[in-house]
Amino acid sequence: MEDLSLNDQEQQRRLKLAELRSLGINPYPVQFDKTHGAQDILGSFDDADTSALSAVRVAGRIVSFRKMGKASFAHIQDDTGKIQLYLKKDDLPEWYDNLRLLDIGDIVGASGFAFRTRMGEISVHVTEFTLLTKSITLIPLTKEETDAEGNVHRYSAFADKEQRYRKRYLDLIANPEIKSTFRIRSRVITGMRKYFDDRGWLEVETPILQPLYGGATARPFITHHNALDVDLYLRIADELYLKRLIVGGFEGVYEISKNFRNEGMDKTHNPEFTSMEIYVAYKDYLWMMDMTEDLIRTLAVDVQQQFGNVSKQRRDADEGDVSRAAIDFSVPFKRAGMFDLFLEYTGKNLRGMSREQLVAAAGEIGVPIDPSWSAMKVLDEIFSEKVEPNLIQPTFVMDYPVEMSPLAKAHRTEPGLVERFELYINGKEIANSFSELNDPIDQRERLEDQARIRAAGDDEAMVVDEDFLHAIEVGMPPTAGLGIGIDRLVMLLTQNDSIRDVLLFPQMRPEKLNAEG
RNA sequence: GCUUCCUUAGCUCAGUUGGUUAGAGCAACUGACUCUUAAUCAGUGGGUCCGGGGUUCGAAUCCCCGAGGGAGCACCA
Repeated sequence: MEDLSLNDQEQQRRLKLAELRSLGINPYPVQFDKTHGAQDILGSFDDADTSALSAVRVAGRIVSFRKMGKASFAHIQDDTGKIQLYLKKDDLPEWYDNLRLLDIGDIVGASGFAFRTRMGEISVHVTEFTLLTKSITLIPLTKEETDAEGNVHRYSAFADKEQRYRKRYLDLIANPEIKSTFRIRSRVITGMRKYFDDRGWLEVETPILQPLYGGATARPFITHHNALDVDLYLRIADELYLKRLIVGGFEGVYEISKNFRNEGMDKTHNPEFTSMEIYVAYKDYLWMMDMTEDLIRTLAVDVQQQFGNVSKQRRDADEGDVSRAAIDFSVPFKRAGMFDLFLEYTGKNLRGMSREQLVAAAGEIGVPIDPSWSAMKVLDEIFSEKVEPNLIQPTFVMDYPVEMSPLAKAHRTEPGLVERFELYINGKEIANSFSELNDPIDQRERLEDQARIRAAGDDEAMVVDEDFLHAIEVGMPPTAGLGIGIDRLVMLLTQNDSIRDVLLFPQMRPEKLNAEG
């Protein structure tokens, strides 16, 4: 009967499960009517008048249990928090002796009345008790202590990052404060959707499986469609499809889209990630800059109001990692030309410099350069090294070289530049926008340039999409486009340093069991 | 992809120059306890020391190969 692959505690729980069944107790009943969440009771309990909470029904997972002979205390955890149950033998004549068959991790329901214990904790005095789900494996729940300021100190907390990412359900149980990150994530996406919908722009869905990929410079994932016997690409961006819709006559479309890029993984890159792209006809990038500023401010203020000081809620933050800048969303965002920022932070005017001049300039300001790099790569490197780290408060970087932006419209007054901005906050890019290129001849030349770069060996350069070019030939009205990296925005608003902490299920290398050499 | 560090009980961790039977707290089990809260007290069980190979009288410990993870770098919006 005993399975030797189970440890003693797992065997113990299976024995308890069998005993519960033999006692006629269903360990997996079908439902339970809750009337209150833990927080509902804690938040509304009134010592002067307990009548409002004289009949409550709560349910949740047992996270601690203290048996003291003929009375016991347990904490249960639900989606709103934890609340203590007080179980007395006199009040639970049928159930009390069976409490020995329960374990930490089991899900239970209880009804009773709220009261304050002698030690001062608001609790539920249980008069009826139900097992809702027996847990037959171990959960890394540990003891914790709440100090006078309300900070929770968890002993031997479930801290193994690998296991927390791989088994997020355990992480959510053992470290429930991370739930706030995902609540904020949801709130941000919902808020963004509402912002756009309120302005009459249409949410659309475009193909994830694409015969050609485009809209960004990146390596794609390739998959295969059996019935058609063709390879398809997982989208790297949805830009080219959304522009087709503007051509088709929609005047404002947006998509919150999962994109896939077959590249390295690190603190800020996951193979699949979420971005939002929006295109609005008859507008330019200056209009889009105003809209972006208002949108980001709206979202940030909303998160602040709903969740308060986020960093304080996150108790899993590394203690040493404290140098977080306070971002002020209330003041107007700084706006500066890319080359003005170069001048500001390097003292050099890099505008119009040749590759050789840029390499020389990089040497003078101490930015290491690989001699094989293109002029744009050198420029990009100087920007990353010398400018980006300074862009802590929200800053719009405007007007990029045309070579860096094959889908952006030539600048109305500045030759060699395009009408493009990127929003940087806390040293990281949050948004990217341009006056969209709608000159079909110019667009074709830019994509053909990309194709030449690609033929020269850069497999991240764009491919020519003839159908997209045809759409632009049909005629796309003047249009402003914007892309926002949702994951990075959420990282910013939740003060997480790793993209893995804002993804419920970050990509992990598959575990190999019993690997043989 | 490169560098570096880590992997010991369900969880968090000790483990001496390489030395007997690998330890602790929590969790589990048995018992006591009808307002406890890291409950307390007494007792008990629990290990593929990440996997494989090697050195050695002897390996958790030293060496090699492999796996996974963290951090950094490179690549990259």
